[in-house]
Amino acid sequence: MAKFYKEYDKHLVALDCIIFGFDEGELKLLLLKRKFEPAKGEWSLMGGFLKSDESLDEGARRVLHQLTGLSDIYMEQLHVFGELNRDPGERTISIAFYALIKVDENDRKLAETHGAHWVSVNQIPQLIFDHNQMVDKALRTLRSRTERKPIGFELLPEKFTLPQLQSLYEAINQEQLDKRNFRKRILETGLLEKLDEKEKGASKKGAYYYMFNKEKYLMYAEMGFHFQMKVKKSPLIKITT
Amino acid sequence: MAKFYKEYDKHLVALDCIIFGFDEGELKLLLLKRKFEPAKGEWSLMGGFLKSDESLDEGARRVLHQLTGLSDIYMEQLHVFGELNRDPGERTISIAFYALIKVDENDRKLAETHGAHWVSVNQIPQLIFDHNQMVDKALRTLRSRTERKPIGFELLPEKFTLPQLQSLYEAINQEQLDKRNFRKRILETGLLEKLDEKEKGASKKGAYYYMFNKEKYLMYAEMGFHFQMKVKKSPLIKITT
DNA sequence: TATGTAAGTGTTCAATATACACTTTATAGC
DNA sequence: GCTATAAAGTGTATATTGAACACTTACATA
Repeated sequence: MAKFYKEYDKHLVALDCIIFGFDEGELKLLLLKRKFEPAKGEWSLMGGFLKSDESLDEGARRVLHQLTGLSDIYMEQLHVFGELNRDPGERTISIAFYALIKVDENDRKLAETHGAHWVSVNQIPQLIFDHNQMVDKALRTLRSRTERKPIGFELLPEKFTLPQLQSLYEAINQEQLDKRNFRKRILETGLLEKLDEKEKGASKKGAYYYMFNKEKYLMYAEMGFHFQMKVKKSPLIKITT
Repeated sequence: MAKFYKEYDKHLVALDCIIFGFDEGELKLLLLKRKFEPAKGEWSLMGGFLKSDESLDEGARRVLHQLTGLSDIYMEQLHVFGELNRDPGERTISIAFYALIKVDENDRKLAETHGAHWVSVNQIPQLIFDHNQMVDKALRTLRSRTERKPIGFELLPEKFTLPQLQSLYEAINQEQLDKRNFRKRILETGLLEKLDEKEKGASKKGAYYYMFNKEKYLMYAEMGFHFQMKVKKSPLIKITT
């Protein structure tokens, strides 16, 4: 291939992956301790450098796989971070990707053997470079996404209960929702199909399992929809002086 | 500065600018004929290469200024395009930015002397590489943006009339809105301040000028809001066979 | 001064969102 | 096996918001 652009600067391009999972009623983030200098040993997102023979998506998937063993994760672009001194090692621009995944036992082990850890988004430690800023942006994007697209398919197991789904929404948006209104709204979208089976163990009564209707889910994910509810009024707390 | 990342590939990073303006009741896009190989002479977005000593935003502004003379334009990141063969010249990843601007006489001349042209978004020619795809994405982003953020500040002159504002919304979303409902909704946001002055010339009666309340505008731009209206029912068209 | 053209204005009805509390179910402990 | 407990499940009345719809006003120009 002829080279037309000889005279222009070339740049290191990093790919950083922000992976959210939902576990134990909490929204979690996958982090690891950086294995090379600079900032070796500090908490970091999964990151690596783009190669010349791979597209951005391929690169991001490769980086994630190398660092955690996770494969077949669909990630979306979040933002490009390109301040001059964001990486003290060398001028690097970083393309941040994010994904939502359901964490199964297998993934959990894979991640662990690679030294990755799931951390609650409420307890994110200090990360290297501008990675905290990236996580911030990803969280804000994720929150606004819940209002415009269905969510859950990527974060919950195939069968899940309505209380689980509600607690997912509550964990992402950090707010309490009214049970009746939540059910009514989510059911009337037609996204969910009720199964004839109950979850046992989590409660005495047991909650019915549901599944997503895949076609409807994809349709809404494509076209967008609207899902916003007022936060449940918290019971008044009397402040005594 | 110590170099830690010697062994990694480096890449050409392009910055492409998608500039929307509103003029004569139409949403327009700024294009120019590419001045260098490959694809010299074909229609293109304003693009150039990132330099090592500038941030992404700085680079995008520089490119836009060099190619059109426009300055002080605030652009937002749209997306990164990084398919392997998107640029036949050489492997290049491109960060696309977009902006909305109000086109004044001065800008118009500046752009013209630089060989740039304002083209209606309804008549976009074939562009080089993946630039049509970039414009597509920018348009979709712009449309969804009208539902979540106030718009107009960047596209209209300081003083504008309600019919102008409505026609901006209609041009962006390519739909007709009901005059009374539009006015009611936009006025009750508190975003607008009515002036004691009428626009003359555009109509016999003349429409009152309004300005944006800058604080409210910034507040809503930051927090987001909701502005969505059903499209006006088009009068029935009888199809005779 | 008559005519034409776009600006401006309110109300009714329908749909949707919110607030709110008791009943049901099954387990586990006695 | 009876009882206590803890979470799941369910419906309605009211308030709010959104949509549909047509005539009057102001001014310029002929």
